[in-house]
This record gives sequence, structure tokens and C-alpha cells, in this order.
Amino acid sequence: MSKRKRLSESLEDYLETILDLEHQQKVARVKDIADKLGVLRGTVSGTLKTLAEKNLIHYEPYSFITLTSNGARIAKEIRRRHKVIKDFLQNVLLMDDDKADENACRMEHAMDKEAIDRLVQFIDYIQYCPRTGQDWIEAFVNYFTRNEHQSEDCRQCLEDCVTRYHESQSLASDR
Amino acid sequence: MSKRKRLSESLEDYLETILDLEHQQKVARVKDIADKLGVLRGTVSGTLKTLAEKNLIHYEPYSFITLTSNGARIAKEIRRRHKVIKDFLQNVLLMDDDKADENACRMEHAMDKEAIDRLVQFIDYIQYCPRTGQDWIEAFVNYFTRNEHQSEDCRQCLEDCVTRYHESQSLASDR
DNA sequence: GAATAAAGTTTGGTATGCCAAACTATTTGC
DNA sequence: GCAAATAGTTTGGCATACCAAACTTTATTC
Repeated sequence: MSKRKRLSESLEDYLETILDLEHQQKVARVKDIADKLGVLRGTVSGTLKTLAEKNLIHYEPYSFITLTSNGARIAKEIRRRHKVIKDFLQNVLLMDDDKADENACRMEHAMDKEAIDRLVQFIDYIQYCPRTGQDWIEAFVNYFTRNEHQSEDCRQCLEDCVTRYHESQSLASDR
Repeated sequence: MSKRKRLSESLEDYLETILDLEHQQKVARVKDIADKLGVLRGTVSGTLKTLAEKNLIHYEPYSFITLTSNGARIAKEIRRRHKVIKDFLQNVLLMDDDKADENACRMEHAMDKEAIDRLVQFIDYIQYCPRTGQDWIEAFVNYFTRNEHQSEDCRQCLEDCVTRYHESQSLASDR
């Protein structure tokens, strides 16, 4: 059905931006796309023709711009990648919001579906596994802010982890 | 000192390839670079001039090619990124060697130093923290190959983890 | 040490993706 | 409703990064 050929990073960015604008304000305009992507309006006009030729957007000169179903499918996949990567960088690696977003913007074009799917599962695993969970992630900050590490803290941390697990198990069996 | 401007992905790939060839066979030749990068020799000749202008390689027509100290510094940083990312994809996310390498080849140009540094620390943290470690990573495979999950397994897994921790602590205090 | 092969270079061409600026269409504000 | 402002388009040009093919230099082999 849809063309196999991988899109360039640039075209992927255009699709992602158009999807954003559709949701934000119902319709994507050349000026808004240009502003979001930091390029001139003339550049956008040219690129929109390319996207229309590839049947990724509906576009007539001076008309509003909307994604085709195929364009929307791709745009949503890129957006999903962006979200997954940013979530990992921000909430697991504990990077700043801005830095996480900048890196995600580039990484979203570099990681394939398999890598993203595996990353999703890994983030789930951290949350789900009784040995890790949110408090384990939060303790990561201790690891890279301090140089030395207290083994007494580790003993306590592990004990708390076990306690919480037993509590959650008895809660589950109460129902 | 060295130019601030970020290199293109292509130029980064050339530097990385030249570093590889220097180690593999002492000297990088146009043909070898072309073969490794999958481009024609003519393309390589042109790009080498660009790299020489940027003082990243030593290059005279028909001569052998070597990295300058600045070129080597950059090439090693790219190689480091590649290794870190591949290690994460292969040994934490448990992807195939080939798939991990393909993704790492692209991601190495997308992640900045801060993201890589944080990823290194995170991988260390997994290995170092008594709640995780190698067996925890290995158990991840159970998470994405099965659909359902046995909570009895989790109880046992957590117990084993605690036992191992106490063993390692008493070993440490024996010394 | 010439003929041949292999490696390296050069030139002209293509595609992408951008800018600058002239131009056209549409929207707005009076 | 018309002038001015805004939005959109078109054209020509630039930089990157590649290929194809003619060409030159270096290496190999007899």
C-alpha cells in the first residue's frame, strides 16, 4: 500500500508539526509550520508540494493543510517515538525537560520501531518489577550526584523494597 | 581552540571510519573508507578535502590519511557514544547484535554528551544497585516474551536478591 | 622497465533542503 | 470597498552529499 521508502528527518518533522497544529488549532498554516520548524515560508511551500506528491498531506496552493490517513499514521508514529524517548530521558535518566526534548527530537528519527517497542517494555518493566519501581528510579539521583555511596543506605533501601512488596501482596489478597 | 560548529552526521561517520582503519591496519586508504561507508571512491576524495580544511585529518592527494589530534578526539567521542548506546541496546534492552548496531549507528549522532553521560551512569547504576544487577536485566526477557506474569516468581526473585545481597555483604566484611 | 591493474582524483550531474527576495493572493481594518 | 498588512508562492542561488565516468597516479607483475 504505502511506499516503503523511509522519509527524511526533515519530512518526518514536517508531518509531526502538521499533526501538532491540527490538534492545537484545527488547521495547519504555512506560517505556523515555518515558525515551529524555524524555516522561511518559502521553504515550507516547496516541502508541502513534496509531501503532497507522496500522498502524505492534502494540499492545494493557498488552501489549508491536512494530513492524509497515511500521513497521519506516520506522524503519530513519530510523535509516539518522541514521547517514549522523552519520557525515558526525563523520567528514567532524569534529564531536564528541555534537554530531554532536544535529544528526543533528534533520536526519534534514529530509532526504529523495534528499538522503541523494546524501550517501552523496559520502562514498563522498571515500573512493574517489585525490585525496581518509582522509588528505585528516584534513588538514581543519589548515584550520579554523590561520588561515594553508603552501603548502609543500600541495606535500608532493599529492606524497604521488600516491605513494600509484602504490603502490596497482602493488599492484593484482601480484595 | 577547535571550531564550535557541529559536524554533519556524514563527516562524523568519516572520522569514525578513519579511526577504525587506523587501528585495524595502521593506515586509512580511500578505497577502505569507501568500502566501509558504502560510497564511491570519488565521493571519499571530495570529503577528505573538506575534513582536511577543517583540520580534522592530515591529507595530501595520493598520501595516506591520518587523524589530527582534534580529529582523533572527535572520532573517539563518536566511537564512545556508539559503544555506550550499543551496549545499552544489546545488554539492557536485549536487542540482537545487528539491530543494536544499526540503531547505535544512527543514535550516536543524535544524542549529546549529557545524554550519553547520563546513560553511562544509568547502566552503572543498574549493575551497582543491589536491587538490580545482571540477574535483574536477564529477568527482563521474561517480561517481554510472556504475556502473563507469575507473582510467585516475583516473590522468589526478590527473596533471592536479598539473599545475594547479604552474602555479598558478609563476603565484603570478611576481608 | 614497460604493460597492466588498482587506487585515487576530477569533473559534471542529481537530489535534498535551505535562504533571500520578488512576486501574488488573501485577509484586515478603516 | 479599498489600502495596507499579512500570508503564501515562486525563482534563483547556495551547501551538502552523493553517483558516474573520464582521467591520473601509484603499485604490481611479467
